[in-house]
Amino acid sequence: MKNSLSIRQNSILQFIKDFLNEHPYPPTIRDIRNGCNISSTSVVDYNLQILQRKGFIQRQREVSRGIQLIGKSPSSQDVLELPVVGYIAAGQPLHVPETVSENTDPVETVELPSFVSNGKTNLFGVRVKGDSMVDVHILDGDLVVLERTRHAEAGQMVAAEITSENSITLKRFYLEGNMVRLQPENPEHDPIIVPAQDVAVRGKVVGVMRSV
Amino acid sequence: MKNSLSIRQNSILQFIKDFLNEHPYPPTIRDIRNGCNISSTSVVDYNLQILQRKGFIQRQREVSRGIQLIGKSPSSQDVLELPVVGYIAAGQPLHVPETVSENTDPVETVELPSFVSNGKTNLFGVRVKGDSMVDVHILDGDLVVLERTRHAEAGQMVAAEITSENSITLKRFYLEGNMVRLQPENPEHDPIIVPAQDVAVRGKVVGVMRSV
DNA sequence: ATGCAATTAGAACATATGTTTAATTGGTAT
DNA sequence: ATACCAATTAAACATATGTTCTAATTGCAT
Repeated sequence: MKNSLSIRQNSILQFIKDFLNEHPYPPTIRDIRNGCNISSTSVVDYNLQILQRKGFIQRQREVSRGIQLIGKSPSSQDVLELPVVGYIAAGQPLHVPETVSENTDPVETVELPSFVSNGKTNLFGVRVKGDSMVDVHILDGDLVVLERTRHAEAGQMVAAEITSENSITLKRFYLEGNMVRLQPENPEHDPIIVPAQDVAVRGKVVGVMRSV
Repeated sequence: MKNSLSIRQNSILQFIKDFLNEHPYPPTIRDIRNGCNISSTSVVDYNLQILQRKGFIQRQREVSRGIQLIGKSPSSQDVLELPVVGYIAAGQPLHVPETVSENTDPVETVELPSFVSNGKTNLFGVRVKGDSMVDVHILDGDLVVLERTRHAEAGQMVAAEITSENSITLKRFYLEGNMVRLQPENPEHDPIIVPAQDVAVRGKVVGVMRSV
């Protein structure tokens, strides 16, 4: 009895979920009434109170559309909009904006799951072009999530710009004396060794997303 | 002049973004008025019209809180909550619920970017345990996104259950006569060939997400 | 059947919220 | 100055929407 919902409450809960999937705002009480074929708004209110008491939703008094589902990400709250700044491939230049200006023209963005962002906010994404990173299990078309940083620890996967060549690649980073070794994982490939002053770390890899 | 926004329009746009980060519903016109220190609702309306004309927002007439930002995910709308049903590894059983019951106890969920879900809704996720799938560039700890299906085309990457062994693996799927060949990508590994009646396709791979 | 609690119904009410109108200000070009 | 246009202000208006009240109905246990 405690955790079970009546048919009607289930129907209402499902309607709210569906509504949120189709609109950028929660439903009104009358939206629910119509959507669930309920005769009166008071019945909706009655069942919403029960749903709130049982912990399925949270309501805001006297606020229109003040309904939110709980137990899942509160709408856009947990989801970070990841700006995708361009493509990355060996030998290709990549522009990384220092800060994401707010009223800039639309760059592509994707919704970054919080389990990838891990609380970090200074992230950006690049799309991988070509197969030059298959040795680190990053494929053509993958979206690589990077944390904007200037410094990298030894062994971290970074987006490193080789300023003398005006190229940028994804490689593991090792600082050895005044030289930097950019190490691919595949032993068949040779590491790139360049003077430290010719290398600029643009970001370190935080995640990878692939759509097959 | 065309693409630039006035200070006030910028302020309004920023307020809407902030509001959406703090509430599960868009702001009202009066919310914006108070938040941006504007004297009249008509000024807000006036500037919202401009913002809409310039393509920064979309409004719904006569709908409370009928404001949505465009160029980014309309709050939770595009974000699919992906249920993560468990782990997958060679030889380990995996339970895949037929339908996701709505009022079930909390399974772990992650916000799935729409560029991975691609409009599909019948998706679920599994976490990869072990290194048995590195040959297909899927690593330990990766989250694999699967579309729930019983049938697979030749060459598709599927989660296949070998019922005779009570095991489940990720492999490429080939139906050859009345036998099924489960082919790893790495030529050093041997394919698994079993009678078709001993193989049950549980889902096909749609995406991969990795947090490094 | 009886009684009690849960649910439903219908309506009215209060307010939250989008819309519109008219007047005013400030700057700019003529 | 005059005319004009963008931006603002204040107020009123219309409607959308949450809230509440009372009665009727249903379901269920005694």
